[in-house]
Amino acid sequence: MTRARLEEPDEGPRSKRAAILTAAIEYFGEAGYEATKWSAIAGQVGIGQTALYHYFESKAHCLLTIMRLELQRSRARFVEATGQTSDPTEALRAAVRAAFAVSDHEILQMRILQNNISLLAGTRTSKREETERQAARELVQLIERDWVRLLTQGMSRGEFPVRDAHTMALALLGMIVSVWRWYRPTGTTPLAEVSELIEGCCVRMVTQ
Amino acid sequence: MTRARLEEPDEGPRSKRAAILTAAIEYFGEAGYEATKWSAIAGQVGIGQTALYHYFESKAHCLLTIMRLELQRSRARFVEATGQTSDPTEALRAAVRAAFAVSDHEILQMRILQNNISLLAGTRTSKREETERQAARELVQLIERDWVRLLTQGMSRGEFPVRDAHTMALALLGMIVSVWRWYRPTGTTPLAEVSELIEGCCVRMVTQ
DNA sequence: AGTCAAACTGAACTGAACTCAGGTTGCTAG
DNA sequence: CTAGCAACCTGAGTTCAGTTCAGTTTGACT
Repeated sequence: MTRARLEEPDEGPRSKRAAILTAAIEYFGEAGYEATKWSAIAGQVGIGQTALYHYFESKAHCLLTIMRLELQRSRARFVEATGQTSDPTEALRAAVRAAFAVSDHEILQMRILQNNISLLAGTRTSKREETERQAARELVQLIERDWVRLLTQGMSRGEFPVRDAHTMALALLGMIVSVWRWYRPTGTTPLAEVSELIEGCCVRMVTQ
Repeated sequence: MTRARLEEPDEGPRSKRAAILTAAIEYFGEAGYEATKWSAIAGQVGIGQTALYHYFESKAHCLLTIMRLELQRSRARFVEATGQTSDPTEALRAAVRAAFAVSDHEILQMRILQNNISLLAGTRTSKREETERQAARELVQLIERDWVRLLTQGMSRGEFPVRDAHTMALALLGMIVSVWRWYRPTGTTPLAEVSELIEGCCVRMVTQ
């Protein structure tokens, strides 16, 4: 498996790529990918519909890019947060806290990621889409491995009872990311509260 | 809030409605909703594409019907499983076991439900679609309330430490249903094993 | 045998994603 | 300064899956 080293294309000074991504995150996140018209994003950015194809091969290519960027960001945060300590329980707590230390814009990206994650399953017909898809899939696998390693270390040190680390990791991840399906910044429960509650759940799940 | 009493339409002896639903579950579940062509389902059933519109107003209407049926089924199983006992911990265990006591075909339906749950958010423009959507949304809320009640009872009896029951319920549900995103009957981990592991996780999360 | 609703069909329509064949803009090298 | 050229953009046209239309067939029941 070769590591896909995707660097962001060099952006000229006139480039609207960042503006398109921002608008797309807004629309895809609020209204949903299928429900938003590609042309609406062009309108928001202030360019014609066809100009979008200068930056992205397709609507799906834009979506996959957003998803890949979010996966990169959230993996980086995980690595950064868990690298601070060698105590497995503390690392677990730090990982959960890192998962919920996000801006409103990043919440939208997590939501987009969750709502369209099944897109990563099937092969894409166009080249650049497929590249993004594979990069995203690899990141998903890396993130899963990161969590498995976290659990395995805790188990081998005797801090966590020994269980199927892989299934446990998927269960933890599943619980954490499921929050983005229902959480809204405008809702009644503040995110800090959700974060604390989930942190406790994760710890009890794993350590008892 | 009026309870939507959706009865299935009386099916004549020549009706292909059931066959269409079966084929749609197969296709939507295996390939994904967006990736399957509506006409492919007509082909599978052995009718012309336009005949589909005798049974469903649209492709989305068919999807929403599948989702609503699955929500009805899984709620009925929950109610049946948790009604057997008055011990909260045992009820919790029974609920988790019921969630994983499913056939291969029901696994597909759960997957379809999870992958397209965001469809329940926005209003639909056509009448029958909107009816199905609202029925499905109500079922989701009922299921959430069922779980909240389960937790609240355990807390008030002193079996579960008192925490935010609503957020806890969403966390439990999120963990359970997240399994259908990755589980495949052909995979290495048997479902019974997953079920046991998740059951333990839920109990530790809630009771400690 | 005639009636009626359920079940179905081929041809035409719609709209959003996308392609094509160029046109404009502004930086850079000479 | 201006010529070249790559980045950036556009209006007109194409495609294709989903859908509508205007009927036709089927078979249960008087």
